[in-house]
Amino acid sequence: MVSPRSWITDAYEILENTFGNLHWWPAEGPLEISLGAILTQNTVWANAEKAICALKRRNLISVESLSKISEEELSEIIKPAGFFRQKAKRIKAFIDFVREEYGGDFSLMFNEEGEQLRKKLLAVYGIGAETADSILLYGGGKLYFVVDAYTRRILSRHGVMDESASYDEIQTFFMTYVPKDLYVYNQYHALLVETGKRFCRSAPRCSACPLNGLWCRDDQKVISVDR
DNA sequence: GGCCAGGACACCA
DNA sequence: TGGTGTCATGGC
Repeated sequence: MVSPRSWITDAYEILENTFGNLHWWPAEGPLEISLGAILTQNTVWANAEKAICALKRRNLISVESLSKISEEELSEIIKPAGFFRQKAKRIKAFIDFVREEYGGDFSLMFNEEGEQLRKKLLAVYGIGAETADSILLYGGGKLYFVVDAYTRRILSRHGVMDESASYDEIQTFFMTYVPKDLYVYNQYHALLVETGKRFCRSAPRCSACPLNGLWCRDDQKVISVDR
């Protein structure tokens, strides 16, 4: 039984010893990373990757070309990622945003102050908290911890936070206790996803989870954290 | 053949 | 503010 703060530190150490440096995000450049963040919404990465490869084959990984292609045509190309009509609409909305606000220049976009940019991203159709934070962290090198379904599941199954905890609560928890370091933010999220994929998809697999034995004290379960 | 995946949004009470 | 339905392909 450990405190939430110790759990965060110990879990990171155990997972890094287990998986090593995972070199995330599996995509190149801010646009490809942003597209990947949208395409992987509620979708396994392998399927999102197929859609990205299809875009690459057609030389569509550019703001210019994506702004020219029709939503219908785009949706056909990204079909393997699932929810293709929605995702085509979301990609178009994001591209319009980058063009209108920053003239299509990502370095200009990421030059903007973090909180201000995050608010703007959240206002774009189809970009919620996780997608925005993935773009900010992996695309822009900004210190925002990414919380996903695996993160939530792992915290809940190891008694750290309640299943019903909100995105902001979980993010605040990590951002309070995890060292403010880009490599660690990047790597920790990657480690949690890897753990989730391998051990936390269905109950039986959980018996082999490297985090077993690392339980948070019941009386110290995180309800809220002040940043 | 059924279940689920690295979410977000609309709609309803 | 919280709960529920919807979007869709592909792997196991």
